[in-house]
Amino acid sequence: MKESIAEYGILGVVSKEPMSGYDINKRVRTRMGAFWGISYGQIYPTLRMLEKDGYITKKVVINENRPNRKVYSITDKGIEKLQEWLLKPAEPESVRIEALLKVAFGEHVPKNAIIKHIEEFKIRNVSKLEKAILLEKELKTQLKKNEKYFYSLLTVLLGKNMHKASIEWADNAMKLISEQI
Amino acid sequence: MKESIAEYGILGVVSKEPMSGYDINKRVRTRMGAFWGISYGQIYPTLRMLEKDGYITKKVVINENRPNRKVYSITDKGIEKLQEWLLKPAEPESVRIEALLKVAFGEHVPKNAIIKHIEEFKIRNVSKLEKAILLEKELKTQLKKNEKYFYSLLTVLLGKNMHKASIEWADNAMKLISEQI
DNA sequence: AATGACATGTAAGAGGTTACATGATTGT
DNA sequence: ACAATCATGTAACCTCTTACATGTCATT
Repeated sequence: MKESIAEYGILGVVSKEPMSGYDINKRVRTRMGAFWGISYGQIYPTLRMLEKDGYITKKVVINENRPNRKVYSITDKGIEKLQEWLLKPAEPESVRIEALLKVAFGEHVPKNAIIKHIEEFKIRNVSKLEKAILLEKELKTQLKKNEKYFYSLLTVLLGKNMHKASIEWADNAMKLISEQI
Repeated sequence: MKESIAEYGILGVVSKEPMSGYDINKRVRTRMGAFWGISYGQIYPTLRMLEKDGYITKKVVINENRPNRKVYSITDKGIEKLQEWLLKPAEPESVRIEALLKVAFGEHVPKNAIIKHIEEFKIRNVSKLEKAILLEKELKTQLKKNEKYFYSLLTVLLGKNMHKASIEWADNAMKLISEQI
């Protein structure tokens, strides 16, 4: 592990508020799922490494009957590292939509099989859109007290746009397939 | 290598028309870039394996002064394998947009640094949208002769929707940032 | 003179996920 | 009774990318 996106993603999340590995996982899933993902298999080793290198510090919060929480906070050195990365150009985006790959080869199976993939794709996007709308409200409330979530709000807006675009496409695509003779 | 998406993606592409590894790379890049990607490091070994297992067959086309083209065609067994996969539910989509991760942590750097990321994100999407529109026309022309590209056309329409949504978001986001005090 | 298209291929490694281990507490 | 939440962590594995090797021909 040297320069993975995971490192900076974790650093950025911790820069907003001190958090445990468990919290980071949840935060990424609920707030950043539209453009990034991560798993425990990366979180815990990366936190250890970031701490070892002085980018974050650990504070143990004692828990009874369950593992102690290890709450990490970003250091000045960590902020600097994050800033350096933030100023570099971003890598190109990478998208993988298996459902679309199946649609692309749809001529080999009955129409209804492809419609089902599209319907399921739509359902996933409807659910993500609903979550994004709730999150938008939540962040707008938080924004009144603290400006720090302004940029998080912006990213939620992209999620909303993308999910809406996907849903509209799905409706249109299903219509086109059923009209096809 | 056992059940990777690459295997089925390659099988599907070859099912449309016989192709070489070089062609597959090009075809995926130009027609499927909005939802899937692949590299030579996967294409050539996967083709060899698919041939060994009888899902595709090879025909060598002699070339002078450059490596011979190895053109692969799908077999009946390959079609069956592809159909089986097409009938299974699709894996959830995975998206990685590094630019958005940088936007999310924008409070640590000057506004203009974030605007630059958004501008570049927009430029990439404008370029992809232009290509998608050209491709749409091309496929519509092909469709008149052969229905086989109907489903390819559908996937291009999703690309268009997504790129448009991204561009609209980018314009709005830049406006919101510059309005912010 | 340089770049990009044509055309194949491999080795090494980065980056990531999954499944497992452990176990109490809280909600349905 | 069952699932979800809380909370840490690791080992094995898999997938995929990158960089390299090799060389011609056509275009700018």
